[in-house]
Amino acid sequence: MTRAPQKRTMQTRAKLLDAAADLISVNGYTALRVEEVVLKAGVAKGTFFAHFADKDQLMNQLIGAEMDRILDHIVAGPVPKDADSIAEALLPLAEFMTCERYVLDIILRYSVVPEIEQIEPIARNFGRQIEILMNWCSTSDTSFRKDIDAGLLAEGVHAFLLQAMALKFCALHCELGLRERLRQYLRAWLAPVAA
Amino acid sequence: MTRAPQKRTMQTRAKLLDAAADLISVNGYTALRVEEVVLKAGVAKGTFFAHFADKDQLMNQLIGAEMDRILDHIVAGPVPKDADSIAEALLPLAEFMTCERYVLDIILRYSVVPEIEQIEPIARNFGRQIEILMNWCSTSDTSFRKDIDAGLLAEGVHAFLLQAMALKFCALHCELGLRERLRQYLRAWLAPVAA
DNA sequence: CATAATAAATGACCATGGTCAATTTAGTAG
DNA sequence: CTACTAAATTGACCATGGTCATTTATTATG
Repeated sequence: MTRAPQKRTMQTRAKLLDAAADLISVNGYTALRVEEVVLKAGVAKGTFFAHFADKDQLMNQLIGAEMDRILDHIVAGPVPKDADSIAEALLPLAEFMTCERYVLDIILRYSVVPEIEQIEPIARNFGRQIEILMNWCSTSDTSFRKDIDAGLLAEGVHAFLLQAMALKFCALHCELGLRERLRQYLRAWLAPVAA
Repeated sequence: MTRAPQKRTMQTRAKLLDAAADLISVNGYTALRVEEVVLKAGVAKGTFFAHFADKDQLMNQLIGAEMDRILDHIVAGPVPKDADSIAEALLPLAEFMTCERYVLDIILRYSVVPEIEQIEPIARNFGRQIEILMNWCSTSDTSFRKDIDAGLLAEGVHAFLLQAMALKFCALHCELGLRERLRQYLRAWLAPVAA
């Protein structure tokens, strides 16, 4: 017979998340150590792994939550009507996702869902991103290409977003900044002049 | 005064690379342990790290070398003239890069060059990929769009290649296989019907 | 050839993520 | 209230990547 989870569980989990968030706000994501987290939270190491499968899952929660906050802010704003506006709207999200190389690595690793059952925060956020992009791409008063459907259009925007972010860490071809590169990509993808 | 490297150096390095390649051919990349490699190569653990900054650098060498072999084979073939042919030509490379989740993670992490000085194998291979794609995109007898230059066209193909590969590990939206997805992307990118 | 100088190799040791049998705590039934 | 059961917690221990002072091999020089 299974029993309902105790409220102690959520408290401990919250203590761990809070401790981790505090430490990250000081030293960043890359420098976080599980040891520090449990010390600050006042629990044993084993407890950490009773709440999170591994360190990456904690990161998944924290990074995913931050991405959700940023995305909430983005959808609260006006719907962008052209390529440059979409680039501009996505910029805060892109900036966060590339705030540390380690953060982008985690995001890339957990943006896909290996198992149908449980969708983790980052993967869920990616799903939201695609949906929002689809909405933007399918509003009628845009001048976007009509030869492909909104789903494909959205996937393309996303592919270029990732490409632009990856190149932010590249010492080669770094003449362009993230914003300008993303604009260039999205113009070419969303409103081609055609052959 | 600096002295020329001894030939012993290259021998030891070769022993390590051979041992690693052997082990990988049996158990795959993910399962490789540094301990196993030095045991099989008959050297001490410290020696490994005198030759490779870390385990990832060994992977960078081995995976990069394999990618180079595949790319050599691709360029030895005929130049693809349309989107579907490009997708088809890239497929062997994409298959290898996604042979294990771990392999794709390593490739994504080391495909960008953080420091100008030393370009590692995977990053160099990515550079080659872009150049080859540029050549394909700028051959005159294709029906590709002419509104953007070959460099941007190549970067886009690459962005879509990465997107298609990432989705290979995704349990969601997995109706399409890698080949079909890549075709769809490249058709839309290289030959848009325009608004 | 002897000796000094530098390169290469060694392995005990460390850092950090992760495991699990044993223990404590909270909820439940009588 | 007591005994019982499942959930939650603990911390010693393990796995694996990585470090570095010390030792050994190689090469240059008088």
